[in-house]
Amino acid sequence: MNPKKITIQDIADCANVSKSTVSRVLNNTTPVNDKKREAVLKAVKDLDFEPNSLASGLAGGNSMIIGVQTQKIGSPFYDLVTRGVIHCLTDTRYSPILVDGVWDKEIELKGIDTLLRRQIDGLIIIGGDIEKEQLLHLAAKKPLLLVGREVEGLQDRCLYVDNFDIGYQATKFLIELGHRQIVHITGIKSHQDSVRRLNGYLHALEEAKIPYDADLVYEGAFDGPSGVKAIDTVISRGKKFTAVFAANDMSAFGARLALYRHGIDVPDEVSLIGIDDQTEAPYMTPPMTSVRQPAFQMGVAAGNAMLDLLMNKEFELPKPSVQISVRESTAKVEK
Amino acid sequence: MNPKKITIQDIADCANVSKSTVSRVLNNTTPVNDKKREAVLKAVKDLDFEPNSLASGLAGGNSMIIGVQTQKIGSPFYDLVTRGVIHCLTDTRYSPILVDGVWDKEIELKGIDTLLRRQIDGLIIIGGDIEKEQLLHLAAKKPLLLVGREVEGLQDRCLYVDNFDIGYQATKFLIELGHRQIVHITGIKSHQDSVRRLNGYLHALEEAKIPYDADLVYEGAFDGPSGVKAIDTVISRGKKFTAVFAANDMSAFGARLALYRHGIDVPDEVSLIGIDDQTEAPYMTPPMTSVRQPAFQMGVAAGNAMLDLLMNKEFELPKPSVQISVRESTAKVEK
DNA sequence: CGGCGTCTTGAAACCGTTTTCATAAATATA
DNA sequence: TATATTTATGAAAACGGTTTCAAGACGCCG
Repeated sequence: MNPKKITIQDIADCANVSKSTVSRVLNNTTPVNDKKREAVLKAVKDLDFEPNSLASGLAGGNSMIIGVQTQKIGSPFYDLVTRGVIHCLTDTRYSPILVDGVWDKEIELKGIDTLLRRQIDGLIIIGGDIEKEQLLHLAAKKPLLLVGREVEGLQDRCLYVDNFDIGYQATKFLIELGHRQIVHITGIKSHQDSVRRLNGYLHALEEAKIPYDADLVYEGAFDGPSGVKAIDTVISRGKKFTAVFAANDMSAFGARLALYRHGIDVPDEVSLIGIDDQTEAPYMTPPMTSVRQPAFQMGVAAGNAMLDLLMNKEFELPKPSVQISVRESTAKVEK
Repeated sequence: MNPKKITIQDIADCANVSKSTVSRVLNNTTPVNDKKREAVLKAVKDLDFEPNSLASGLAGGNSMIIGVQTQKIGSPFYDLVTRGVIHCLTDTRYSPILVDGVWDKEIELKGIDTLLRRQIDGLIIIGGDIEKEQLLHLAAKKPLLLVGREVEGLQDRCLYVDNFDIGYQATKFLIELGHRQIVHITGIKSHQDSVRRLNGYLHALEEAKIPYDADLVYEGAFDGPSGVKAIDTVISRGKKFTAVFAANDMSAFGARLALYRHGIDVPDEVSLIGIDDQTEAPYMTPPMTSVRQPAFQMGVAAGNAMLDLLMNKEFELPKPSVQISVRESTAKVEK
């Protein structure tokens, strides 16, 4: 299976120079006589030489690998960020290694360990539950960037959207359309994000002097089935409502289906807004209004920031702004 | 940033044994005196030692990395396969490195090169356009698995669904519901898959003695906008049709939206079937019928097969079966 | 023409492991 | 009890690069 590996030594022999010179030519680290340089280059071509990254990583001290930890592979938002990172790293000399933390502190730490063993040059953690102290400790030994988290003491390393604001804006948007009975389907309550979005919702209600009704809030799980269940439950509670704000698009899709089942028209009877602005949102019937998070761009930004960080360049993480993609699932409330 | 790396030598010193013994303890490769073993283990704990994978990869000859090449990160099917692979590798000693080939022969080869440089122990290529000869050549030097491709000479290394059959089954399903004017929105025509699905469609028509009408076929691009355009186009051609078979769910979603815009009821006036059975399909209104490809499971299967392959165990790739998730976007044709 | 700084180059040390090899100790065999 | 095996262990040689170091070649100046 392995015919025989060509090493830098073979090139050296073939080009009648020393290993050192070959290395120098390959990395452009020191000027080399043109004739020798070309001899080396020719030998590289002729022998079809591929440098061994493990060896150069070991010798040079940098693996050219960036560790990326995501959560529950398959979640629209986190996947999209991850894709952004990977996309950004393509065409650089760095490669990403992915680990999934599945929102479980212990597994996350194990994953980080794996990455550290692999001598990653930098680490991008997307979401997750790892404690502040551990992150600080980690940041002390590896270039670290956090996406979708806000950690005290690491502000300049955090790239996140203001989830409170997302919840607030979405709710306010509905209120301004005249809605006052607004169902909120929350995310998984152990996630910071869910709580912040809920708080944003509460704040918007308060600001509009709309009394809070616990029966209108349902604890979902960021997925379709919980969206369905949410609507079924609220209806079975005998509650009237004219709008639904779901903590992400998947649960909004679930809600959409449940409303359809109950023969409730969207948006004539009930308005519906989600979060994420997934690719599919514009293709719902009617096209669904959603709060857009620039997830992919955030991934790219994190990737670029990491590259800068690794080159000791100044960098600044953008503060992504939240926009509502207004479509046809939301409408003014009928009087 | 790097206080001081603990190496195997430090452990050896601390435990009063040689490096060799430490290595042996760590890898359980040779029996070691219990006392020494424990001394080593204690030292590892005390000093918080993390072995350097680059070094062990170099010395031991296996990097414990599996290269995964996917195409156009963000495509539902390919992403899902990739996720399956990654999921399967979690909790093994292997880590995945991802590269995106973006369906471009040259970029794909460059990506493979990167992976080879990194001394991957195995390679899983999902989709892509790399020529048969190159793949054979590749398979000769690295354990190789192909997902979503069928390559002569590497049959036992290929995991794919029969795309002809998918096209055939989907079309036949519609025909059996009584449809005879069936629009087909194809995928990107340079992809093998698209052509096979189209051929399956043609075959089903032929079998049912339905004359082929080129005006009912629209070349799409596996995405939402092309689905919309397809319907608009066919309608503008003045064509009557009672069913639409889209080459994937995203284009089916586009078609769904276009039908909605044109005030055409699904499924009363037009039936709609897609391929992929994306997470979102059951939440369309009405829930969409789709041909299910077990993409995630295929990824897992590929991962497992790779693990077997690496341990020189026998393995067999499943021949994934195609099922139609029948929902409410398809109905018997009205007489 | 001798001395000095610069530039190019090869030899050798190093990166942190694994693995081979030889040796010393322990056990089994005769 | 002497000899043949087996076992545990350390020293040293890989693995395939990068980087330090010193030396040789070269040009420049006085």
